[in-house]
Amino acid sequence: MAKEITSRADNYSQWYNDLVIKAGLADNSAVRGCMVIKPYGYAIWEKMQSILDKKFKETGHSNAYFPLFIPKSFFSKEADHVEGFAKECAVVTHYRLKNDPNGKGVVVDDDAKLEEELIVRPTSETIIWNTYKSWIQSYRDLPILVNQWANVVRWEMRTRLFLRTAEFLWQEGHTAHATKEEAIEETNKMVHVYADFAENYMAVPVIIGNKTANERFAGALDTLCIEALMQDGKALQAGTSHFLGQNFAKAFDVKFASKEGSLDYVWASSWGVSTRLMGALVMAHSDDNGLVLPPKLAPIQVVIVPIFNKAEQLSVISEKVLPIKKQLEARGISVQFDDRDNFKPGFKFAEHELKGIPVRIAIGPRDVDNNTLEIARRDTLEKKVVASDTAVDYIVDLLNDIQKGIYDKAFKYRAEHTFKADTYEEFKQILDEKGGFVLAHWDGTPETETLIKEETKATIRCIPFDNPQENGVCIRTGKPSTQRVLFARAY
RNA sequence: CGGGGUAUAGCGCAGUUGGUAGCGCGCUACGUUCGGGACGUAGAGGCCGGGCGUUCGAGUCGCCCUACCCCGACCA
Repeated sequence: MAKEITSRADNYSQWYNDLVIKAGLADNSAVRGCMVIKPYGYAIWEKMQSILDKKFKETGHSNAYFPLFIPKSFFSKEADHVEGFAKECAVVTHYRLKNDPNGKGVVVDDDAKLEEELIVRPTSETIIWNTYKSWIQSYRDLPILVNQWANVVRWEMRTRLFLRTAEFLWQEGHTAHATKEEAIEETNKMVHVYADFAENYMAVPVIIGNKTANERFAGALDTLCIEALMQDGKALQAGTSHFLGQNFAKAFDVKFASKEGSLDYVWASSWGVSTRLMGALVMAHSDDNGLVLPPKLAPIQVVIVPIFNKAEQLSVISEKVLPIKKQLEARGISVQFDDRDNFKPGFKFAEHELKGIPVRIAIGPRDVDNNTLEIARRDTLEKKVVASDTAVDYIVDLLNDIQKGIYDKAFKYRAEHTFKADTYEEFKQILDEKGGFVLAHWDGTPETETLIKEETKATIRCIPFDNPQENGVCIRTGKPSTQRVLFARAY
C-alpha cells in the first residue's frame, strides 16, 4: 500500500532510491551527502565485513587502526597523490567551540586555530606510510600485511545512497614488501579475493582487469579492479587493488636493510572495497517487488509466516513449525518467525519480498492437517507445497539453488549485454540503445581514451586479465591495436 | 559546483483571488477479520523547512538561507 516502489523501467535511479529507503537499508541524514545506515542495511554490511575479514586473515593480514585525521603536509609528499586527492577533502581548522557572545548557541573559537590543518582522511596511504617508517628497519620486518576497517570522507559534489556518499565505510589494506615481485603478487592476490567475494557471496559476476593510466589511482603504478554490470547497463567498479611501487616509500623515506646489506626502498600495495558494494548488491539482483538478496549475505535467510486467526491456532502452528526453525538454525540458517498478530499474511508476504528474504515458509491450518509447508523463493517468486519432514533438506538445497540462480541470472544478463564494436558508429549505437559492456579496439593512448570519454561518456573500465590478443584498429583514431578493451558507461 | 524541481502530521499528498489547515496510509483503543498489501467505530498527532520583509492579517506574495530529488561536470 504505502510501500509502492517505482519500477525499473519507469525510472531506474528512482527505483534504486526507493528500494534502499523502503527496504530499510539506509536513509539520507541531516548532513549533506552523509547517510544513516539502518539496522537492516548494516546487518548486510556486517555480513560482508565478516566474510571479507575472514578472507583477509586467511591470506595473512591483520587488522589495525590509524587516525581519522591526517596532517595537511602529508598530502604534499607524494606528487601524483597530491594531484589526485588534494581536492574535495574535509579540513579541520579549529579545535574548540565557545558560547556565542550574542547568546545564540555556540560558535567556533577563533583563538583555537590549529597551527597545521588536519585533513579528514579520504584514504590512508600517507598516515600509514608515515607510520611504517618507524616500523621498518630490516627485511626481517617485512612484509607488513595490515588492513584497516574505517570510515573515510570525500566531499563529493553529487551523492547517492551507498554508491557515492561523502562519508563511507570501507576497508583499506596497506602492505609493505621487500621486493617488487612480492608487492605485485599481493596486489594480484587481493583483487582475486575481491572477485571471489563478489561472485561467490554477492552472486555478482565481475571482470578482473587492469585500469588504464587515466583511471589509475593517484600514486599507483598499476591499478587492478573488478567491474560489475548493473541492470541498467551501466558498469560499477566494485573493488580496486593498487601496486604502489616505491612511491610512498620514497615520499615517506621508508627504507630497509636487505639480506645482502643494501638499503632499499620498500614496495607497497593498497586495496579496498567500500559500502558501495551495498549499492552493487541492490542494483545487480533486485526487482520491482523489492530487494533480492543472495542467501549468503541475507541477514534473515528464511522467514516463517504463520497463518492463523485465533491464538489457539497460532499455538498449534508454533508447535508444528518451531522444531523446524530449530533444525534449520542447527544447519546454520538464520530464521525469523513472524508471528506478529497486527498484520495479515498478505501484508507480511509483501514486506518480506521488499526486504529480499530468500525463502518464505507459510504454514496455516491446512498445512497442519496435511503435514505440509508452503515454501516460496524470493528470486523467482515460485511457491511449492512440501512435506514437513522433508522441509529442512529442501530448504538447505533451495538456498543453494537461489544463490546459484541469481548468479546465473546476473551472468546471463551480462553475457547478453556484452558486445563487440568495430566502428565508432556501432560503438555509440550500442551505448545509446543497449548499454552494457563494449569490447573495442583502442590505440592505447590516454588522449584517445579521454576523447572517447568526452564524446560518448564511456570509459575504459579495464583491460581484462587474459585478454585475447587480436590485431585491429582503434575505433576512434584508426591506429593499430593489439587487443580489445572493456568500455562502458559507469557509475 | 552549474541548470531545473521540491519542502504542509511519522509517510505520501491537497490547500482556489492572502482570512492562522485538510485527505489517504500509518499510529492508539475496542470489535470483527486473517492462505497475497482487511474493515468498522472512537481518538491522538502540524509555530505549514529556517530567517527577514510586505500586509490589519501570510502555508499562500517578495528576498535570503538550508536540505532533498533530477540532469550535467567530478569521483570509489
